[in-house]
Amino acid sequence: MAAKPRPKSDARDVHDRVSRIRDGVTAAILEHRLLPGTKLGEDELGEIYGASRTLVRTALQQLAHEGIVNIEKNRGAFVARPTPADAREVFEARRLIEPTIVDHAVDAVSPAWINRLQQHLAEEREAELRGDARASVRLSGEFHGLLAEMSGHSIYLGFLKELIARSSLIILLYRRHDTPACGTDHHAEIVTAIRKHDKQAARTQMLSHLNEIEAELFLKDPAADELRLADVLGV
Amino acid sequence: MAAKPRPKSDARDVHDRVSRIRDGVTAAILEHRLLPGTKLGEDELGEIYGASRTLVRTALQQLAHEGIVNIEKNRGAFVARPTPADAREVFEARRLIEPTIVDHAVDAVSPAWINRLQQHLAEEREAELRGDARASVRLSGEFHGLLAEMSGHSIYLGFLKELIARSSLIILLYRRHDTPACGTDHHAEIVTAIRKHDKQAARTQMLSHLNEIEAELFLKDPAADELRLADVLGV
DNA sequence: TGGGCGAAGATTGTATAAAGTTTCGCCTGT
DNA sequence: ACAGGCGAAACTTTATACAATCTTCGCCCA
Repeated sequence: MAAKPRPKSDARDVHDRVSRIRDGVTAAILEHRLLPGTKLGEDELGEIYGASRTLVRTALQQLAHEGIVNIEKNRGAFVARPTPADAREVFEARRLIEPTIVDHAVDAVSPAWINRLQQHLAEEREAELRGDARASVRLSGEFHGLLAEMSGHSIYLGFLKELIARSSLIILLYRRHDTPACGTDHHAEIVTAIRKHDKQAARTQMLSHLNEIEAELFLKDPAADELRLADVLGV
Repeated sequence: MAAKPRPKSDARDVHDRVSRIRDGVTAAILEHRLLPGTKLGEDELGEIYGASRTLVRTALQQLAHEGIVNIEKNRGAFVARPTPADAREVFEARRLIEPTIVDHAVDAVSPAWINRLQQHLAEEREAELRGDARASVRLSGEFHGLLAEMSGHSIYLGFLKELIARSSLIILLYRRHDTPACGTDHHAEIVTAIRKHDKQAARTQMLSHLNEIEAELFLKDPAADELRLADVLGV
């Protein structure tokens, strides 16, 4: 069968050029480099990634389905701007799903996984130590994704990937800047609980971690009349 | 602004022809008219819905993202064939999400909603009474979607739509035919609990309903050695 | 001077055509 | 008679061209 010995000359597109576009945009959003409302022009992205508009379009459609890109008819694609209501839904969903995920993670614990988790924690600490905010926020999200992978539950993994990407936008939009940083501690405590096979503690730690993240947010209610103006100007 | 007074001649597809294709295929799957493994050719669908392959392709990509269609490279799109492992994941996710949804449904209860639920129950009963299996299975799925709409939680609604469509395929593949039918009773009991604002009862009823559906399934374990052959032949 | 109308430019939506891959049938050789 | 390989047809994938739509800028009029 020969297993296709390099059928094309420049076929280094490991398994899809559209994946490269999608993952590239997702990473940029996770690192807070792409701001909500940013226009994602098809020609623009096509030139960046060396792809035709057809491929860019499919990538944008996938991102739209994940809720991190809005496609407006005859206007184009824009990085999503979650509303406070969206934010509350996202975090409620995370509070529901993630405790279950850590349950499964405890069941799947193994030396290899413990090792990978510890390594991730080290990366997080290092990024925060050198004040690399972009790497820090990306790694923080990836930690939750790692637990979802560890759970071995592909549906939860897909759901959570979506929720994490949205959370990144939400944190960027609504985080208050007067709060102390203590996220890494929580992650370490979760890993400790997992290592000790203590499901109850792991669930509790995860829940309080999520509650703390949400507590750091300032989700302005639609009751405030200044919101009217802010919404219009925010475009 | 004139609100576009019919700009095109055949533009009766108010906001998307791709939605028609997507919803059409989804409905066919929900009604067990499309069987797992069925090939969904682009030309074929394009002719059926009077659309070009470009639009068919976007619809198929959306369905693939929802997990009810598999797109194989250079082969085409096929109706998904969930594995027993997939089935267990789907129902675990439903057992997690749906009790929470009915919680929200109780909070959102109103005469209009009660009316709509009762009307739906009547439709279900009528379909089952006249032995219309297709309508019956479709309405049974739509009931759960209705509760998700009622919860007002758009994320849960999106997740559940996905899970319901997959469940339809799973039930088609793995349901044992030697079980009595009693699904409608459960639905009615759930509505009753919602109407009485009894969250605990509603959650319990929903959970036992889901457990019963899953109990009617025969999910052959990978332990059986005949599976090896069946997997290969099953393609 | 402010607002509204209109044309030019830019961008997206759709369709069609070219390119590459798989599959199936047929033929040849043993 | 059967296995293996060549070749054509069908399909998907990708790219490009055209059409429709929206935005923007300039001009005119009140």
